[in-house]
Amino acid sequence: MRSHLCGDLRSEHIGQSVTISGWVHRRRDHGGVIFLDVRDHRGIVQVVFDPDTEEHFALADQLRNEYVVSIQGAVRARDEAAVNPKMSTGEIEVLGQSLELLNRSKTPPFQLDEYSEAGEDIRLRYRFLDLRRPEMQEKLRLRSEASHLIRRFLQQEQFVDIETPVLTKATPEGARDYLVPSRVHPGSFYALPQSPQIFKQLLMMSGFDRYYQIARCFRDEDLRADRQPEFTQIDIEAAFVDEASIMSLAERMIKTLFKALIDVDLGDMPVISYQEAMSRYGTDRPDLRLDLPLVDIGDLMQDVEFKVFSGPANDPRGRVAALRLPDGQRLTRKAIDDLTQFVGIYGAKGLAYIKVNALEDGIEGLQSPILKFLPEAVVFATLERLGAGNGDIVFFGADRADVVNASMGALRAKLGEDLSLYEADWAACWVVDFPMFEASDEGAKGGKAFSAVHHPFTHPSGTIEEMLQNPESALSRAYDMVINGFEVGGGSIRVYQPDWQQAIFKVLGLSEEEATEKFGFLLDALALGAPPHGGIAFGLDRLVMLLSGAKAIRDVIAFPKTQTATCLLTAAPGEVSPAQLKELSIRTQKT
RNA sequence: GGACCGGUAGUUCAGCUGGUUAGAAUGCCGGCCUGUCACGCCGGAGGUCGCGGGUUCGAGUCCCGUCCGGUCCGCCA
Repeated sequence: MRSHLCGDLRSEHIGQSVTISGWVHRRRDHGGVIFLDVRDHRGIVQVVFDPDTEEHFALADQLRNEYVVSIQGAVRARDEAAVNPKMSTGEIEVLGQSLELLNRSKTPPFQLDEYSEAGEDIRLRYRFLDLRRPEMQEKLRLRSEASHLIRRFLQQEQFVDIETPVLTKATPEGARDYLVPSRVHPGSFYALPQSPQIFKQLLMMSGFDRYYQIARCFRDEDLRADRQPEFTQIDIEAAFVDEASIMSLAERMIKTLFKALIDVDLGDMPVISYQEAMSRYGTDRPDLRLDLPLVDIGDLMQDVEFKVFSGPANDPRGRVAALRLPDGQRLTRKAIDDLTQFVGIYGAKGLAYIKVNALEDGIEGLQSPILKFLPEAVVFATLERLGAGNGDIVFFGADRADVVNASMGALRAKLGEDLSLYEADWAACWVVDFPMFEASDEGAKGGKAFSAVHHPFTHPSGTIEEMLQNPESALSRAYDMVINGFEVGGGSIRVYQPDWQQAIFKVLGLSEEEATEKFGFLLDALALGAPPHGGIAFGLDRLVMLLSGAKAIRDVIAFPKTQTATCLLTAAPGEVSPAQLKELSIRTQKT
């Protein structure tokens, strides 16, 4: 059916008779001569039909975009003036000698050329057409390359690819599960895995020593541009390891990937503590392409009369932080208003600022709605700490620490993006020393309730006694890899002793009975010779999104869901027949 | 659960403080054209203005509700 691929034809083929197959990308009919751009997955080549081939010329005249054709012809050089330097095949063309129409096409619902921009909904509705576009082909091919490289890398490192179940048991904590009703056990449900977490730990206990899997995971939570309800995880676990071994392996793997696929050298990844990340960047996934650190000024504000600042400054749960934007004078009043509204999304009640016009003029050289509330000495001490100079603007956040972190962290990221303040194209780092627990909003039985920040199988630092006495200050042996502000991977050293695991369940408020009921098999396994182990998981979709420069994770998934978790192509989820429901012992509630 | 942006021709969009027959580009259809490459020229067809209700003499435009797409907050161990 074909001897060559369209996009592969070059000058070296001149004089050869070739047969190509593909789609009519575009037709240019000049009356006496017809040009066809024929596209296959390798690229586009120009085919010329002239009236010498009467029958085939007539057929070429009837072709339309996206018709599927097979063409036999002779490769020939183009005249110098007719060479198209924009095409990889632009030095040659195929003189069409016979043309076979393999299939017609209705007029496509949107144009497939690189110039038209169809809306996202129609692209998803006709995803199979959207995926014909070279741009989309490139992204999915890059994804395939990434998977392949990862597999090769891990196989070389003696990791064993093992599949874990997709029909599994619901987990009590964490994200909402997707449930699958059991036909043979009326009223019982499988859950789709949020991650293969427990299975990969069990495989360590089985002595596989090094496991990996490129695993589909499911979470029934609301979507984002970088979050889909089903996603793919590069899941890795190894026995007899510590943090350093896993982190170094993961770092080598990711660096290999970036070097091989987009020729980027990620360099050594700095290791930042959670504390430092929150303090300097207001987030546990800092974008280190930017400087713009948050600077604590609570100590300077403790005694000022301005309650907006002195309140949080004297509250152990509060925070007063400032951010200096160099050359921030260029921000208009409107821009600052917009930023104020922006930080409001994160709960900030306002956005105070000081414009530094002329430091040499003292207080007169400053411009700010809050100057009248602050002693001059405090103002200048603040500006000095921030290193503020003429032309800068300083933004302030004062509130509960979590509000300041969220709003000022987001402000920092937004200023960086909007004003293109990046100092590098790529910045990767590790974040470590996460808290083991966080207080839940409501205590279950009156007392304080905790949930695991990472997951309940993460090994805490320190001793069991220290953890039980003071769960709030317990740290975990977890680590996240962050690239350009995206959490691309995270993992930890796991608990491998039953007493540790039971102690953690205790902090989480699980009774022994509950723990046995839900995780008895894990506790059994821990008690039957579990080796020390740990691992990490990377979001493949996010990695490919970064590697390909895509703005949304949808662009690197062949058939993604919309924000309401529907598939516009298949119209999933859909209703099922009463017979099916009855078989599954499911009644629907009519409201 | 919440905030915001969008929904007008096949597609991408314009449509002002409500006012004649709702426009543009592109695509589509027909005609012309032997060197184009997002070919060109001439002509033509193409609209439940997302849906429902309301205000008004009159609604694409204003109001209420609702659905869909997107961005975000919450959520995502």
